[in-house]
Order: sequence, then C-alpha cells, then structure tokens
Amino acid sequence: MKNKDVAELLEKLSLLSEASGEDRFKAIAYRRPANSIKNLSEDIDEIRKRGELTQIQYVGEGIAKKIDEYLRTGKLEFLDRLEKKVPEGTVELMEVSGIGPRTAYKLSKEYGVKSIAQLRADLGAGKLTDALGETMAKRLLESVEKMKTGQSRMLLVEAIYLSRDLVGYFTSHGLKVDVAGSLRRGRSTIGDLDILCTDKEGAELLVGFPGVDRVIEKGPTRTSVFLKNGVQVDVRVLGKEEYGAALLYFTGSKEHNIVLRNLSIEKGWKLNEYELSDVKTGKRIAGKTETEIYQKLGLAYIPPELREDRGEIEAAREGRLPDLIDVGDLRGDLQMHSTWSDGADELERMARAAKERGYEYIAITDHSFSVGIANGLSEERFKNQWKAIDELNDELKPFRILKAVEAEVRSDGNLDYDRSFFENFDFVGASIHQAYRQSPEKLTARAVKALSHPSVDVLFHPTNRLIGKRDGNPIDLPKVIATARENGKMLEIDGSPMRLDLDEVWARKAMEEGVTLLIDSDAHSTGELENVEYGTIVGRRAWLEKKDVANTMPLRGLLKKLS
DNA sequence: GCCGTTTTCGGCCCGACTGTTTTCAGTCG
Repeated sequence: MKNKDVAELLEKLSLLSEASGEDRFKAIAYRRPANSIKNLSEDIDEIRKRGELTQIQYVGEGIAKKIDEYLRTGKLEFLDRLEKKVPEGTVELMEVSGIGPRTAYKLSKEYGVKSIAQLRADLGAGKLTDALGETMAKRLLESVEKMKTGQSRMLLVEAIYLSRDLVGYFTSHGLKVDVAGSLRRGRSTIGDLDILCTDKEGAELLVGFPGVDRVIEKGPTRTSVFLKNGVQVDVRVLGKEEYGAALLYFTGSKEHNIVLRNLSIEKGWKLNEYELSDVKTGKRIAGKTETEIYQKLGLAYIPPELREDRGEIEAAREGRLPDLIDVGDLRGDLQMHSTWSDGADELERMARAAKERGYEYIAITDHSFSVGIANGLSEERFKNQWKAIDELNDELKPFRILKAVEAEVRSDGNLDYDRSFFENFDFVGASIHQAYRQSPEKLTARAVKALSHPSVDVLFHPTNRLIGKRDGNPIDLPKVIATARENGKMLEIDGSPMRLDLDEVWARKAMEEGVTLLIDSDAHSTGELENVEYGTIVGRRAWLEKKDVANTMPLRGLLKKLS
C-alpha cells in the first residue's frame, strides 16, 4: 500500500512550493489531495491501474500524472527539480513552530542554516539575533528545544483526563466552558486543547491554572499557554450569540470547515467563528447554535466525530448520516485478561466490575501458552480456569462469563492448541504479537490463515500498532477484511488507548464491506474496562451504528452468532 | 494545480495575535 507514501510526496511538494515562494495556492492544491489520499481505504495503485486517479477528490490531470510517474518509477522528476530551486534546509526548518516559508527561506538562503540541528546551535550561540530580532530568536530557541525533548501529540486518553482537570478548574471558578478541537472530534491523538467560554474572565483565568508553565500569547479574546507537561492550551472568549459558530469553527476539522465555508459562499453568505451572514447586507443568518448553522446550509446536524471531510457533508445533505453507536449500547466486553495470564486483577474482580458496569456478559480472553511473557495458559491450566468460571457463572447469574482465549497466531499462522481443544471455548480471538517484523506477505498469510480457522471468531487488534511507538504491521488489510467477510468472522476495535486498532478508516471500510466489528477494552485490570469508551469513539469516527457491532447484542443473540 | 447547475478563467477560508521592516507581513489554527 503506497497511499501513505503518495500523501507524503504531495505534502513535500506542498512545502517545497510554499518555500519556493511562487504561488501559495499551488501549495494548497498539493496539500488537499494529500488529505483525501490519507483517507482512502483502497490501495491507490489499484486506482491508478484502473486509470481513475482523477476521481480522487482534488486530484486533477496534473497531480494524477505526477502520482502515476511516482508509482511506476518510484521517483518524480518534478520533485527533484523543485528541490534544486529551494535552498537546502528550508523545508526542514518549516517544521519548527513559528517558522513559516518566508522565515525558513530567509534563514537557509541568507544565513546558511541547513538544518534544525544547526538552527539550534546557531540560536544557542546568539548568531541569528540580527536576522530575527531578539524576541523571535528567543522564541524559536524555545521551539527547537521543545522539539528536541520529543514533545508530540498526546494519546486521546491523556487529553481526556487533562481536559477534565481544566474543565474542573474553570467550573470551580464559576465558569462554564466547552472543550472543542480535535478532542471533541475524538481523534486518537491530540496536539493541543481548545477551550471555549462566554465569560470575559476566561482568558485571564487560564493564566492562573496551576499547571501553567508559560504564557504564549494573551489577548482579549484569545489566550494560549504551555503547561508544564508541554501541552498547549488555548482559551477563546466569545459572545453568547456567536457561540455555535465558534464551537463549529474551533471543533474543526479544518477541512470540514473549509467545505462549510465554500457552501456558504455558493449561497452568497460568509461563515466565520462569529456568525453565518449575508455578504451583501451583512445581516446575520445564524450563529447561536451549531444545529442552526447546519440547518441554514441545508444540512442535518453532523456529530463532531464525523467532521473530517470524509463524505459527511453529502450524507448530511441527503439525510443519510449514520445513527452512531453509543458506549451505552454495549452489552458486554469480549476481550479482557485476568491474573490467570497477564492481568492485574483476579477473574472474580473483573467479572464483578464488568457486571457493575451493567454488562450482561464478558469474555475472559487470557493468553494462549506461546505468549510465555504474558503467562499464557497450558491446556491443563485452562481446564482449571473453566471450573472457576463455572462456579462464578452460577453465582452471578444471569450474568455470563464466556470461556475464551486470546490465541496467539504463531509465525507460521498456526494456533497453540488442537482443533478439538478449541471446541471447548465459547469464544476465540486470534492475535498476532510475535514475529511482527515478518514480510507483509507472511503477516497477511498468518492473518488470513487465522481467520480461516473454524474455531476463530475474531481477529483482535488486527494491525498490532502501538500509537507513538510503532506503526501497525504492514498487512494487506483489504485482503484481511475480504477474508473476514467470506468466512463470516469479525474484526476488532481494541479500545486500549495505545492501540485503538482497527483505526477509524479501516473499521469503516470493514463495516462497508459487511464485516461485523467488536469494540473491546482489552482490559488488564478493572480500571481499564473503561477503554471501551475510547474504542467507541473510534467506532463513531468509523460511522458505525449499533447494528454493526456484535457486543451490542443481547447474550442469546451473541451466542447464536458465535455458534 | 484544482474547480465550475451562474464560471474553462479567475478565483482559491478567515481572522487573531505578534513583532516591529510603525502599517502590515508572517504564522497559526
């Protein structure tokens, strides 16, 4: 799958055209299709082979030709030419927060700064103060130092906890605030937090938040700070009549907003963070609520999780937005661990905590024996575990613990136990943890083989990614999805905050192909049972409805599906 | 470079904040 490479290629073209200072609209023209291509769930090379590249949103003849050349030859002559026009280091310098194309060009061309490392050294030695002025030089030094410490995006779960602290702080001072930005949309990683309020004190109050390290900027309607943990928080103050427009604007995504603005322009209107208004008369058309603005634009209300310019505008216009799944729809959780393998809490505690959450059932999916490091179970130990499960099931009726396993898919695609032994389980999930550095072909073959095993019900965390630590395994997901569909097997959205796997793009693809999904916690302690909340957010971003997710079914229906 | 039920040419999202090249360009979201 070359989609990511092609998207990066276009982003590079975008940065280079920006840096070369020719036409800033060209830069935009390269960036927009990069975004569409990232959201494709089909291999772009397949699209190329059918000669349909120009059907991708924002790809015209020019870009199609470039993509074609790149995919066929692995290079792009145009890129080489463009790179020669721009001084070495320009594009790299633009990665620094506070450096845009003009400053990057100036620094590389006139002051010979060739890299971020050199920028850091030169700034540290005070060499660039003449070029930038004292304030800018100081600011940029802070920027590059911050990059060095590797501060990047937070996990969704970290952002959720941090936002609770912030909201609590404002609430304790009598202010009502809303969190907008990518957190409201539920992205799997969050860069910074955007907080909205109608109270003028809001901007001032942020400065007094105990976690604040430094104020970046402070105006009457907008204040930005860095917290001690490196996270940027922005507070925006708005009037009550503007609040819906502001919420819409600051929730984004940027791409979604741009489409809304273009829609407004078509109608002779203008949309900004204050209102939807008529360009000619200047008269306000809407602004108090998001719903009102969508309505005036001829659209149904679009839930924040869908606002990514992935077809939601058309769906809203045609009245075919999905009725998104809610975490309360889940009646059980089909992946969790106990002290029988690598969990921190005993079977009984997990079961009682799950029952407490209101579940009708859970599956205890302790590891199979080849995952030695996770204390995987032998057949003998499983038999003992089942006795314990039977006793608990008697006690907790009608709540039901399913006898289950997270079965390791070994390097050759085989599972740990004989087929006859697997028949004792109510539910079997297969996972690839070991030997994940195999070739894409081997990894795909393993997943396909596991999904073809008669006892396997689901492939857990199909790509095995760990957000911020390692990319997903390079498996052929379209093939895995097709295999799951053909064999009537399920795929999982693992709610563990570092996994969230499948991600929203592939979960949506699986759903569209008719594959049933599971949303599980993969909890290793009772506290982690809440992971299903994060998994459900991914499910919502994947356009899933209740009917698309098996663990929304009542126990009886689920057992029927599993049999 | 892309796009078009007014357009195949002439547009391309919009505003806040900062620093300072004191009237606006650069950067960001």
